[in-house]
Amino acid sequence: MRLTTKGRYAVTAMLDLALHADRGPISLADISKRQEISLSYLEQLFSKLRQNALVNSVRGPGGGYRLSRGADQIFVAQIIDAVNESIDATNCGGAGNCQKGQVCLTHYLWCDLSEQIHQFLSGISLASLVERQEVKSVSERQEAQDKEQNLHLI
Amino acid sequence: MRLTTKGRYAVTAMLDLALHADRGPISLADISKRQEISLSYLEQLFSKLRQNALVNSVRGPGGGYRLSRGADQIFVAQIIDAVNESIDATNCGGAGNCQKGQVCLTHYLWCDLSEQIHQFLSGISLASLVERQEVKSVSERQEAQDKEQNLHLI
DNA sequence: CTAATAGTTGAGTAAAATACTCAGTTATAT
DNA sequence: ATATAACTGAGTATTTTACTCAACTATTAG
Repeated sequence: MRLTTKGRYAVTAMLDLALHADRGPISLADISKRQEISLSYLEQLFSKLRQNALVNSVRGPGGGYRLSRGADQIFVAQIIDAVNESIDATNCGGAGNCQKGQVCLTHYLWCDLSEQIHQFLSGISLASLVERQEVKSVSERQEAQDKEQNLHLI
Repeated sequence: MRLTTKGRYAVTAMLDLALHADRGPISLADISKRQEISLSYLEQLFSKLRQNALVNSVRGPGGGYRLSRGADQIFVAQIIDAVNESIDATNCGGAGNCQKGQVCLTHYLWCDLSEQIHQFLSGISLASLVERQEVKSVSERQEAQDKEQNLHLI
């Protein structure tokens, strides 16, 4: 099953973008600090997110990334599909050649499951996550920690 | 996400048991041949399946494994839970200490997803899989191949 | 009784996937 | 000019997974 830290990081980073959409382009360095994801790793992920037209980039000082469209038009499934190959619970990658070129005993079960997961995550937009109370409070906590760190630097 | 070949093999092997329940105890060697799963690996898996009271074992010649109860009383989720630690889409394993001891931004999303998957697989019994036409036809194909191989041995 | 069968256990290993780093390049604002 | 920050590709360390091996125990058939 293709749902790993990579996909989770990507969704987290995209949600961070959605939460700070009003601040103009957000740099990966900022996301890296807030979400504790390695900058280099984020660069890799955003390369794919950009290829899949989920974000736009702005280069140079003050630059960063923006969502390519409204947070209500971006869905979790799209993000995971962008960084992983796909959400797929089968062993054969959906090809159906699991046993000597033919389908194995449980092939259709895993197909059904993949479909189920995909539908679930296709129904969840970034906007709907932003609205959630738990997300709001975690985000506020992160903002507070962010300011605190900045004070120490002065 | 904890859904790998291990869990898939376990479900496949259990389904094999369910399909051949009328033949008395089924040896791992038989399952190994039919489902093309390494015997040593099956031994590992069945150790856990036995610990979780999903199968009973019969030692000695003519021995093997049997489902511990009716195929309508064993569900896919139970099998996967038995061999993997659990079906869990979070990074923290559900602990909620994903970011500096507190929950990360997307923690609840992954919790919801885990719940979703678990419910789906909890609703699918081995009996319901046995009834499926696709499973029947794959099983018949396997039986045919089995007989063919035995002929060659004589 | 003894030989063969088949489950039981634990330790160990090879391969693959994952997560992550590094070193550079390019574009742009100030 | 210079600093910033996106972009790219190659490379590596770690972890997980899948699998093997070797020994042991219980049971049954002959």
